[in-house]
Amino acid sequence: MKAERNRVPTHPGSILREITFPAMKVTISQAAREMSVSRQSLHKILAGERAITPEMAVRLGKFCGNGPGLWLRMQVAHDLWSAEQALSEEIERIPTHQAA
Amino acid sequence: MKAERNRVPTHPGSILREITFPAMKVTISQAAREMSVSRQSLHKILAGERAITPEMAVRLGKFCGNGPGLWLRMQVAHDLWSAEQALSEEIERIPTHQAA
DNA sequence: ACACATGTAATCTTACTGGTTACACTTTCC
DNA sequence: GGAAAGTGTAACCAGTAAGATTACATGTGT
Repeated sequence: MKAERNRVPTHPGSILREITFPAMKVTISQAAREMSVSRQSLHKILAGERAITPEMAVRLGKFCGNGPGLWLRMQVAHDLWSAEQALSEEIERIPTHQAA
Repeated sequence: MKAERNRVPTHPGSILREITFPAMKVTISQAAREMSVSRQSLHKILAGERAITPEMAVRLGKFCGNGPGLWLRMQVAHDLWSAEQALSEEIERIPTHQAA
């Protein structure tokens, strides 16, 4: 992660915590066990303190039954927003080239 | 990256090397200078030895004039494919839950 | 009381990005 | 021929991040 500077109100983990897991009627501990990850790792994702890696997205996708793409796209959208904020001044100095 | 085990024929960097940069008529050194990254860093991306991070995608997006989304989506697709290969056996043991 | 879930913290390992420096090779231009 | 620039590699270092483990405090339900 990083993004301690500019917090976005909703991260992918909040969807898991507030919508997906309750709808599936599973606890965090149970989900962590069945996905073969530590409870603390999953906790940090739900708390928005850790990014969803491609490997974690694969696990979540299988566990939730919707495939890894959704979770990874949400994470990437967040990462991109974060990077654009952090580099907003620097990209102004990068010239844009046109294809010949 | 990682993905030294299962190499995918085309990585995002090969598009940059073989299509984008030639069409823009820029050298690798020139591109690196104008994007304020080291030539070696850019080289590793073009060689498929390093992933395109969100920050690098922002730089490439400004430099190439097409925005960061394209490069990041290509990278994520590659990362996801790689993760699914690496975890293919493990995800079989993860049960899929249905929403109640 | 007991078992379980949860939040949180500290520590350690592992891995990857990115910069820097350095070297060898090729191409191009004067 | 020689200088300059681009290129491919490699080694090294610093910073950052994920993930596991261990531990402790706190709830909650049986």
